Amino acid sequence: MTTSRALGDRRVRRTQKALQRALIELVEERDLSRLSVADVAERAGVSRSTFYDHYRDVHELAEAACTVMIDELIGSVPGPGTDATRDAPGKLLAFFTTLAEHAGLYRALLGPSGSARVIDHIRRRATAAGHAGARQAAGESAPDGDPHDVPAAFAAGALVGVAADWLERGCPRTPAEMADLTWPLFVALYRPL
Amino acid sequence: MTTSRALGDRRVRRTQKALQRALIELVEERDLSRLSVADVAERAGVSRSTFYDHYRDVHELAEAACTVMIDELIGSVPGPGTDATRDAPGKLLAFFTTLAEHAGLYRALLGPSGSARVIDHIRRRATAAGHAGARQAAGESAPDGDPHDVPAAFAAGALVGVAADWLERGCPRTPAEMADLTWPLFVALYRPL
DNA sequence: AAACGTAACCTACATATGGAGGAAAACCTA
DNA sequence: TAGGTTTTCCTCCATATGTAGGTTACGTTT
Repeated sequence: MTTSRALGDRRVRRTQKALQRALIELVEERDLSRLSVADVAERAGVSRSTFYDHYRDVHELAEAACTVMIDELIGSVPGPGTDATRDAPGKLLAFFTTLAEHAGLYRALLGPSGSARVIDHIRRRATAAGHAGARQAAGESAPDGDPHDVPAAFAAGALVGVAADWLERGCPRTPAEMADLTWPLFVALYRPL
Repeated sequence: MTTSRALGDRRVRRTQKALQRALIELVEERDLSRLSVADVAERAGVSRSTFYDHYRDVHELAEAACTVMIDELIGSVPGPGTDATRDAPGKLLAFFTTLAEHAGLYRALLGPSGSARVIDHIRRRATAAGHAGARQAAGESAPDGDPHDVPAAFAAGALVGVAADWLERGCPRTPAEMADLTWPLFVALYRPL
C-alpha cells in the first residue's frame, strides 16, 4: 500500500503506461465488460495487486488511459464566440480524424457496454472547454469557478452524441463529411435570433 | 433456467417489477457501482438466482427499470420540423420536470459512476425520435431503417448533455428555466442559414 | 379440480473482486 | 556506492459474480 504516489519514479510511469497500453489493446479485442483486472494486468506484464496499487477498477484505468487523447480531442470543441469559432472547422476535422484513428477504442468506450466514467469525463471536459471559449469571446477574464453554462453543456453533449452515433454505425461517412455536417449546427447555436 | 420467457405469467411481472423497484430505491441510496446483485435481490425479496433468470447484470436491470420513464421522457425531444417543434416548449418543460422528480435516480445513472448502458439507451431513443420527427415534418412516410441522421444525433446528445450537466450540479435552476434556456438552442438548429 | 408447464428457489462451484500484510527488488539521493 | 525510500510482488482472505442442475411452488389451461 502506498501513500505518496510519487510520479517522478520511473517504475510508476512504466507500470501505468503498461497498464494503459494493455487496456487499449484489450478493449479493441473484446468488450470492456468482458475484461477482468487479471487480464489487463497479465497483458501489461504486471501483477494483479500492482494494478490495485494504481487504479480502483477497470473504468478508472480506462479514464486514465484516454485522458491524453481526450484532451487533444477536446481542443476541437467550438466555443460560442467569433474568436473560438474562427478556426473551428479545422478543429472539428481534427476531432473526427482522431476519433476515426481510434475508432475501435472509442466505439467500445462510448457504446452501451462502455464506461460511464469515460463518457462523463469527455462531456465534462468539453463543457468546460466550451465555457472557457465563450468567456474568452465575450471578453470576460474573471476566472469564475465553473458555473452553470447551458449552451456549453448543450454543445458538449451534442459533440459526444454525434461521435457516439457515428461510431456505433461503423463510421458511415468520412471525417471530412462529418465535420462539414456538424459545423453548421454549432454555428447555428451561436447565431443571434 | 428458462427458455420461453412468458411475459403473460403473473410471477414474471411481479418479480421484474420488484427488482426494478428495488434497483431504483437502492440507486438513490448508494452508488450504482457499490450495488451488488445480492443487495438488489434481497431488497426485492427475491433470490439471487432468480435475478439471473431475468437479467444478466445490474446494468441490464437498470436499463429495464427506467425504460418506461425514458420513453415518456423522450416524447419531449424536439424534432427538426415545424410539426415537431410546435409544442416542443411544453415537451421540454415536461422533460425537465420529470427529470427533477427522479433527480437522484438519473443523476446516479448519468453521472461518472452511472451506466453506459442507460446513457446509450437514452441517446439512441432520443436520436430515433428526433429522426422520426424530422421525417414526419418533411412529409416523408417511407419507413427507412434508422439511417445516419447527424442533426438528430446532435440534438439527442445535446439533450443528454444538458440533462447530465444540470443534474450533476444539483439542479441549480428550475425545470421552467431550463426549458426556457434550452428551447432556443433547439430552435436554432432547425433554422435555415 | 387435475394436470401440465414454468417460474422461483436452493445448493454447489469455478472464477473474479478488492484489499491487507510483509518480503524482495528497483529507484532516488547523498 | 551506500542509504533509505518506495514500488512491486506474493500470499491470504472475505466477498461477489455468473452459471448449472434439480426441487418446489405457483399459475395457467383444459
